[in-house]
Amino acid sequence: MKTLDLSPIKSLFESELLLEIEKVGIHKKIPQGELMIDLGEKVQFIPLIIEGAIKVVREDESGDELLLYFVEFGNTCAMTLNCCLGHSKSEIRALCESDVSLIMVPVQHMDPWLSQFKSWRSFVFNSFNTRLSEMLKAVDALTFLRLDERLKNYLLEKSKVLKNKTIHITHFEIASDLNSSRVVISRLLKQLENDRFVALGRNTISLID
Amino acid sequence: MKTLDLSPIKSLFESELLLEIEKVGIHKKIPQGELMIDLGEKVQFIPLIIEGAIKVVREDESGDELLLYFVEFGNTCAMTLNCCLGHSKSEIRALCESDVSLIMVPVQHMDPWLSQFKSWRSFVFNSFNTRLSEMLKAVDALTFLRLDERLKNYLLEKSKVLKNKTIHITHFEIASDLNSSRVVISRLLKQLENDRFVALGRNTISLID
DNA sequence: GAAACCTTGTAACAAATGTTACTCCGATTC
DNA sequence: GAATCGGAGTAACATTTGTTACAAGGTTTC
Repeated sequence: MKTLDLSPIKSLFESELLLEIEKVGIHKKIPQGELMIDLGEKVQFIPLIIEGAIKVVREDESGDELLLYFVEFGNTCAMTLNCCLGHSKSEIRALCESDVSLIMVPVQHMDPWLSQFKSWRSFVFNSFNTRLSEMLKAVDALTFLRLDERLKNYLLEKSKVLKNKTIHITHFEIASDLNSSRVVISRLLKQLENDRFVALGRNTISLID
Repeated sequence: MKTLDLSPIKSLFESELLLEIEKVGIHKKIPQGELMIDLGEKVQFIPLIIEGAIKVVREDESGDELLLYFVEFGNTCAMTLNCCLGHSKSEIRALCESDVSLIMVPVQHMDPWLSQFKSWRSFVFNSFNTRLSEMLKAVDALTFLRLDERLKNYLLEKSKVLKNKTIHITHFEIASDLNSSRVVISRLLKQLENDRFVALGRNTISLID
């Protein structure tokens, strides 16, 4: 049996719960770019994120995509909880935005822990809260912002999550995440370059300031 | 002390919990059109909806609005739970779409009930699930649908919630809910009339079939 | 019943975004 | 090093949505 390094999440949970997590949790590392959960998959584990960021994406029937939000340390994917509890299939796709380190807890512990551990309740509800807030943010952006503002936000968020002012990405990928088209994104990026918001290079975008 | 009629929610909760609800819950009737919770308000009660529908709306700084979803029987507003648990202020506005009958439970019972009653946990999580799904639906509509499709969905939803094929509403109100403008909605409604999807009258729209 | 107001219809125009097509350039492959 | 390919720049045009302006009927108010 592998021993888990629980130190990063020590402060989130009470000690008895940490013992439980140590007993049943499986530590996993997933490299950047890898698919974590796909649309329609059944979810058997609750992922507790230790390090890295996960990108959550929605897709419609015709294959068009939209980036919903990122999930980072100290949270779990509420859409996943959603699935665990409802025993339903995933409505989203989750990809590793960076190298991710996480602990996977089998779903059957979900409910017993909820009644036993206050810190687990807090954690779960905090995740739901964060997720609903992120969804609100997504709705706000789609409703009230024009594409250039959404693009700015996207670049800032991306830079924050990757902890780097320079982003390695193609215009096409951005277009996918924002459900737009490459030409439009190129056009807007050019504007942002003129406005001294970014510097453009091949496969790279650097935020200025 | 008023005795509550708990029969409508009997099937949702275990009997001990029903007793608790009877003890601490306050029955309330709110007429159509009334404001339930406004942006920035603190939430002191968890509303359990017995009858009627609540309309949940998002607003940005400049006063533009967007209808997020409706909440009906057997659910509670997860955004409210959100507030209860996070002790934060409401990020949304809730209005009574029809006459609403509900039971209000003071927030301090939230956490104890979660550890004691499995049916309460189910109820709360079910609400979160439903809410996240509704938010996903909202995002989907904003991202992947054009305004005419969104308008169709809006009319169908509205008709369903009000249990009536004929809707009493002005084009201006629709425009507010969809964050569009009156002229655009009139234009699209005219199209829908030509397509025999609706019949238009002053202050009324009737769905055909 | 006149005035004011609200609701709707419509046209002309403007802005935001999407699409198609073509080019150039650097990287990779053979 | 020639051929191929992927990424990006750009122009012309189409579509969707928003804006402004005005007219025509109902409704309400006085």
